[in-house]
Amino acid sequence: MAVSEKEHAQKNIKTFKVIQSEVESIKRVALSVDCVIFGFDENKLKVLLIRSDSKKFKSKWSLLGDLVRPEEDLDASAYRILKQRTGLSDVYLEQVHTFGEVNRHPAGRVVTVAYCSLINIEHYRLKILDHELHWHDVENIKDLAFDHQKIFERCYSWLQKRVQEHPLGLNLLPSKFSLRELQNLYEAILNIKLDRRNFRKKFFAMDFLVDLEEEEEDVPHRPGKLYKFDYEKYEMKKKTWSGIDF
Amino acid sequence: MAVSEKEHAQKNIKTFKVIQSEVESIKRVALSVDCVIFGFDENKLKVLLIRSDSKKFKSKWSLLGDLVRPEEDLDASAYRILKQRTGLSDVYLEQVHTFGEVNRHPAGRVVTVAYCSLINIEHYRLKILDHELHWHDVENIKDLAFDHQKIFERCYSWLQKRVQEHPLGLNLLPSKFSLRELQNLYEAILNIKLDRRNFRKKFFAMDFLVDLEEEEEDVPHRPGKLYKFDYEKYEMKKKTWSGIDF
DNA sequence: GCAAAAGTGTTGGAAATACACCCATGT
DNA sequence: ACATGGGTGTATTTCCAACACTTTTGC
Repeated sequence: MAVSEKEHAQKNIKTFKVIQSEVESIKRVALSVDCVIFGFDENKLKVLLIRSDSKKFKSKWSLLGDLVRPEEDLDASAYRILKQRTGLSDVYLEQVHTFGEVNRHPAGRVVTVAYCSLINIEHYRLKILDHELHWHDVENIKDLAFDHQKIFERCYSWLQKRVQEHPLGLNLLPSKFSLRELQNLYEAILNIKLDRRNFRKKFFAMDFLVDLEEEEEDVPHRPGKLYKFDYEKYEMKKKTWSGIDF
Repeated sequence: MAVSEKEHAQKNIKTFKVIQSEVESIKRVALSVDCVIFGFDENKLKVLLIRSDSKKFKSKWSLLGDLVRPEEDLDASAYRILKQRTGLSDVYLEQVHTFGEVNRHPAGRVVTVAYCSLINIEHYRLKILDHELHWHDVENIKDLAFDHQKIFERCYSWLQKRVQEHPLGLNLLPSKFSLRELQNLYEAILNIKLDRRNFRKKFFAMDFLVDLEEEEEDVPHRPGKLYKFDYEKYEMKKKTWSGIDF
């Protein structure tokens, strides 16, 4: 037994007891969640920011975050923050990355877990906007508080990559949408132009869009058909990977 | 001013001061890093595990982890753990996911950040294996301690996906390798069979392999040519994404 | 000379791209 | 009638998958 303990010590392998006492003692850090909340409106991809009130970062914008409570699951924290800010609870939310540099936050050692959420502004409009909270075009995001610029950029890249393999983007649209809106969304997220015929071909070939037999209204031109996304069918057919492609 | 504070309170938006006091007070958690260390040997993908010493999880295997120190960057923790266990410091290491359920660990509330590392066993052989540490075939990993099974599975999936878009896998091979070894590696990671001619075609077309003008030795058949990977050329040409592909 | 793996090309089908005209609606 | 975006098809090219025989080495 003593031998075992000694061996452990030599190799820096801690016994359960040692870990337990460390957990209970001083080796703790504050943990926060920061949410990068994307929305889509006026054919632009937007992100929801709040004005920071810290002295040093006065007048800078920051992400929506809060400390994780000691008795709260990490994912639950993210949902709580989102709910507090937007009133929405049935949203797309995914963990992206954890940022843990010692000096990343001026309030002390705070490790933060970044989550992305995609909300569709149709729902969000139901809520009242706080005057300290604003949607910003992702194109013009710069000089955020703390290390939030870095966090934002990582989440944005994550989103760009993700929407190409997974139809997440649809969480940003109203439940009924036209193909033009869908294409505008992809063009806004990826910041590229797409060929309209090929775009349609691609989506119809995927066969996840349901024709609602309805049309746009109040548009000053020929109205487009409206569709919804068939999540069930998507889950069934979901692509299984194979193929090397650097 | 009082109004502003009140508004904040109403909306659960905390002032910097409030956050600072929370960071310094009780709202802290223990934070750990767990490393999922992959290796490749005998044409099998392996993962390095240690025998857990906790009473409840006696005789189960677990990942290599430790608490993050209060004055240590998160990434630095992962490198430290790896160094302690394997003696290696120049390895591939990437953060994968953070696990933060309240009851995930019996020693108390411990949030853990999972890192994947890929080490090539040619280097690792230089170090002495601790008798509590072993390489396990990824095929037979089951019933790990705590929630380590879940962490492992997530990292394994991550690896499978990642090697298809990024030539990480090469970190698992010796610096000189034959195409057969490379193919075996991909087959082991992805758990599929690949066509030899198409595999070669693909890699040669990528043009990241440098022909060393050397051959295998001591093989009981026709020796294969040896190659190394040209990381610089890869960095130059690295693919920029575009295209929707669910 | 035999076993074992190395090395090598072609072909057919599928998917991606590029591209231009008519249609329905509101004003 | 005109301005605006909706809707559609085809030809070309590129990429991927399938597939079998000859070569080199060690024994």
